[in-house]
Amino acid sequence: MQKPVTLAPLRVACSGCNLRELCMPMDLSDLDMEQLDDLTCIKHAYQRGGFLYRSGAKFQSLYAIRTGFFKTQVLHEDGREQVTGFQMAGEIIGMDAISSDAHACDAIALEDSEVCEIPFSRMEELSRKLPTLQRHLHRILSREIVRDQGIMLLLGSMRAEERLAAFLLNLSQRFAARGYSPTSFYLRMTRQEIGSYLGMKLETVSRTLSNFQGAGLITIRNKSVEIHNLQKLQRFVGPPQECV
Amino acid sequence: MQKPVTLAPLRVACSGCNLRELCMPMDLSDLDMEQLDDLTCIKHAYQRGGFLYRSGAKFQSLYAIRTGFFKTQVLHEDGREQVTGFQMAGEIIGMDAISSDAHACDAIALEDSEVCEIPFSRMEELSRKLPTLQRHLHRILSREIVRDQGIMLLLGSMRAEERLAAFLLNLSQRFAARGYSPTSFYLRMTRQEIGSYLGMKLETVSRTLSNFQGAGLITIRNKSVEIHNLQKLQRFVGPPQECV
DNA sequence: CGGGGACTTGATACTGTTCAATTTCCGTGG
DNA sequence: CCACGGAAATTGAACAGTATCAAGTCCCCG
Repeated sequence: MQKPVTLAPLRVACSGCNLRELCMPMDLSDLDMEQLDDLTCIKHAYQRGGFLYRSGAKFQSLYAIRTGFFKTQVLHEDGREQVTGFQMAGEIIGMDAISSDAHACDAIALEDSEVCEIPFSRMEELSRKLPTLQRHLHRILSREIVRDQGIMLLLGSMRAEERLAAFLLNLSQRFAARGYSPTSFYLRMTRQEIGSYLGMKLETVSRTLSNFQGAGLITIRNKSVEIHNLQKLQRFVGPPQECV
Repeated sequence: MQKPVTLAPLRVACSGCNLRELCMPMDLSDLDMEQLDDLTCIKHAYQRGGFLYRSGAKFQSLYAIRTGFFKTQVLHEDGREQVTGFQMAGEIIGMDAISSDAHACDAIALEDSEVCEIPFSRMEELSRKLPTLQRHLHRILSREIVRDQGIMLLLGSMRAEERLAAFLLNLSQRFAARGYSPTSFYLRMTRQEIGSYLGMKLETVSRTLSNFQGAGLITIRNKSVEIHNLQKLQRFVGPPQECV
């Protein structure tokens, strides 16, 4: 984040990168698949610390993360910032911008990353022809709403311990879904960024992680996490009296 | 909420209630307008305390609130609840359900209300023919995402005073946009519900409102609020040192 | 190998919660 | 119409959970 450098993204024609993959969960006929191929998109590379987009920038495209890790954050006028999410490979980013034709948050690479740009007007066009694609787009947008509501629940009614346990479990699930270990992974973000996301100060994040380690739930060494007992951690996400 | 009664909603054929109004902010040709009339929807009435939909219910429709006031809430397994929003006339509700074909939260009337049911499959169908409607739907979905991000900012990085000031100002704006007084209105929700929404306890809500009153910013008598100085209240939403 | 940011840990302060006691309000029934 | 009863709201006092401030360590990058 301290790097003021935002390298112009590397533009590479990317024939293999099209909406097909976006639509993997969909039931598509071969015919539909052919049409999807019409919408090949452009691959971009970003260095760690680089901005995928900035708040206020004109909205053109959604982005599918191919590799890497991003954070999104909104800035308050007074300088306070709130991390609104961490996005990893396979996730779509930029949907906040549709409503006003301008991005409502910053998206910043937490490690060297590649994204596929999906021109939104073309996607809208194509989704008028392909009901399954249309449906899929709507699901993606709605899923983001549901995700945000989950974070509201977390921020609004959980204590620091619970928030952090929920956060680790969420990462665990998402890594597992991508074929990585659900119990051993690297945190791409700083304690400060975790804290911003979870509504707590970096010191509290650090202390709480140490507590988890002290309780034998995890081993944490800098940014590498090992979860020893997913069930026990799960039990933290709940009312205190039910905890061990 | 204590009323276990959920009256079957009154079904009324409603020729005047169609997507035209939904699309007011859009630029539509007369021809498009005619097509919109195809999608007349059904009006339903709900009593105070009635459920518009429950978490888990099968998703069929979005709902446009015609009159009245709703809250949406998500329930945690352990019984904790988080109010995720308060919706008033002119707003669309139910978008969280698209992602999984089932509602992800409860929607409950805070006063006697009327809604227009918009069958979503028909809306999708029509939006394939009308790009302006399609665009509008996408904007509505995206706006919800932006709204949620704003609440994350509020919950994650504001203090109780700031949250409540932001809440009152938000209501003020929305009432003003509907032609009501921005400085004098009724709260339809309880202190508990406000607290749940803002991530604080009802006692803290009560105390903070009393403090605002003590500072001459507002007059609050039960559920009626009068804001004496919008600018001063606005100044509360910011870093403490900049406050008077 | 040096320097600066990231992280950890401790002591203290403070915001907001919890528990409890009243008071106020509002819907209901006499 | 008024009186009653329960829910909602207010207020106080003690307490708990985080934040803040501060010091020191670790780690990574150049």
